[in-house]
Amino acid sequence: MHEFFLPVIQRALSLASITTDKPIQTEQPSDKKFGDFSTNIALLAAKECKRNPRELAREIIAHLEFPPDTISKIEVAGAGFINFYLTPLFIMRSVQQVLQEGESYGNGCNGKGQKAIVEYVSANPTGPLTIGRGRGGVLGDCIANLFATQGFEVTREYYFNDAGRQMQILGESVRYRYLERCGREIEFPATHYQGEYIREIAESIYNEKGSSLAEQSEVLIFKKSAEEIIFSSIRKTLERLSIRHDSFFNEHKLYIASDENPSANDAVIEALNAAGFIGNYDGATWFLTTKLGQEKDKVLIKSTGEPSYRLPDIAYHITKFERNYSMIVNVFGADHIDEYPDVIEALKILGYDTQRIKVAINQFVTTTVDGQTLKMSTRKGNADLLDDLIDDVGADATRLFFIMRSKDSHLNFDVELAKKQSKDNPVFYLQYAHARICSLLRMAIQEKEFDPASITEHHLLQLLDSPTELQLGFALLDYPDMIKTSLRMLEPQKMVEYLHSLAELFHKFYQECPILKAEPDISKARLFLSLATRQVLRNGFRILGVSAPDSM
RNA sequence: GUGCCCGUAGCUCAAUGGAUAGAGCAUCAGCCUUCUAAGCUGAGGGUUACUGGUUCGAGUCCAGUCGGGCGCACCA
Repeated sequence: MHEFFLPVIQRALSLASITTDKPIQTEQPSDKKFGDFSTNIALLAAKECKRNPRELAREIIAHLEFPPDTISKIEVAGAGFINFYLTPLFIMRSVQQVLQEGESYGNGCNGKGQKAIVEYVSANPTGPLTIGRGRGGVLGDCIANLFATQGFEVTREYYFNDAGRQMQILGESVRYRYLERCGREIEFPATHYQGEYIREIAESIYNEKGSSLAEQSEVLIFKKSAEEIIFSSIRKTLERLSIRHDSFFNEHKLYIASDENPSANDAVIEALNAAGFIGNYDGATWFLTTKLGQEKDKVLIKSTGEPSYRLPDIAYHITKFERNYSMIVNVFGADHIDEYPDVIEALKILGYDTQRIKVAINQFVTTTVDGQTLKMSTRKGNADLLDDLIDDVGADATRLFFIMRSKDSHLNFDVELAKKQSKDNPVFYLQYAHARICSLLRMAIQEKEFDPASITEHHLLQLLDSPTELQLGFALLDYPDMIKTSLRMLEPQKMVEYLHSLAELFHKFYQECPILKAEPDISKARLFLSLATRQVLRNGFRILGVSAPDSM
């Protein structure tokens, strides 16, 4: 709808010779008595023009030219707001539009011809996925879906490292448990992975090889099988939540040099050195971030000769630029908050357009059962597994709960609520609206010979004019703006909230307006309105990755 | 100590710098001989942690104070 008003207001401003560098904003007033849409442009422009805002607003109104039958009233209100009221005809014509566009309703073309990369999950294969990772995974998946609706060619990437020290410790952990399984006396180090899954991996190796590896002091074989087993378990968990990736980027690539070219890591060092940001002291190679006003320099190459995680991270991001992505989105948890500023700084120094990079950081998750907060303990590997949560509440609830709060807020995952089958549980509330419409349509098709595909009858929608019907119709035409807002803010939570209010409006409509029992033309019109509502619910569910059940 | 996030109804959370701060749960009062009551309608409930500032206008922006979370490795 914003696109509907924008050009008209722009034209009016220029006709009235009003110049302002403020962007034209439209919004939906909180109260319907202020219209369906309003703009504050007169308030914003008044200062620059040194004019009275209300007077300015009247002048703008005089130059507004809308297509016929779209706007029923325009008024100046308050300090200088311009409020617009849509005609019922306009609203219901837009509902016809929903039916015509179907699955593609809400899609845009701002991203056409552009590539976007969204990186999420990116857990190293050191253990099963935790609940915290799940939140980021679902967030990333939804953001990727949002980009796709705007025509971006989206790559969903998983970045991992199977070579570092943590993996070494993983291999050793498995070896210890294996030796234990073989009956050897061992002392399991406190620094190593305590999780039960380590025993399971050791067990499966033992089952396959017996004690033949007991004299093997090389951990490689233990590491390899651990990685394999863990990675497949991670992928299985992600699959349960319909979280997909189409690219797995192994950090190892960044270490490989060819005859002609240095490794990506070395290339970064060279380039930063040429820019004067590399220093060598204490036996290590440093990124001189103190030159940028930071308190400490950051190690890029440790005194052992191995790169620290920062170096490959920079090199990795360069590949994203080299792969020509115009939008680069990284999703990660609050514990990595300090990670990206250095990467951004380095990229800036190397001349990359860091404006293309967006970082979505999600805060932590705590789970509560019966009002009791469960303490998470990753080290012990208990009570924090994503798989257990999915077992408990199901995939739909898991996904929706992860994104129904703003990513900046700590998430309180109420396990009892997620299992409840009533309106308290937002998952059921949303899905119930969809199922209700399906049931209605089934009945209409069977008993009233209603034809959902009868496009020639869509104009019947224009018969509807009650406040409830118009409100529902109005909510439907708001959907495309909702997608854009969610995307701009990298915040699927907006979409959840919108769908919740849409479901609410539908339930109200269902309650107030007889559908099958109304006289034939009205009945059809209401069925079309229901059909359009179902379409928007479905489209929204698809972005959120929540299923749309036909019956419940 | 320091960087980031948060502090809004009893609870869980909303509110692109806009108009009288909104939902849900919980509490109370209503609505099923009628298309799914897994639903709907209504009521009560607030010094937006605190103090200043910027602005025509601040829950939102800035400074400070107090509380909570997460980081602050030659781990990733």
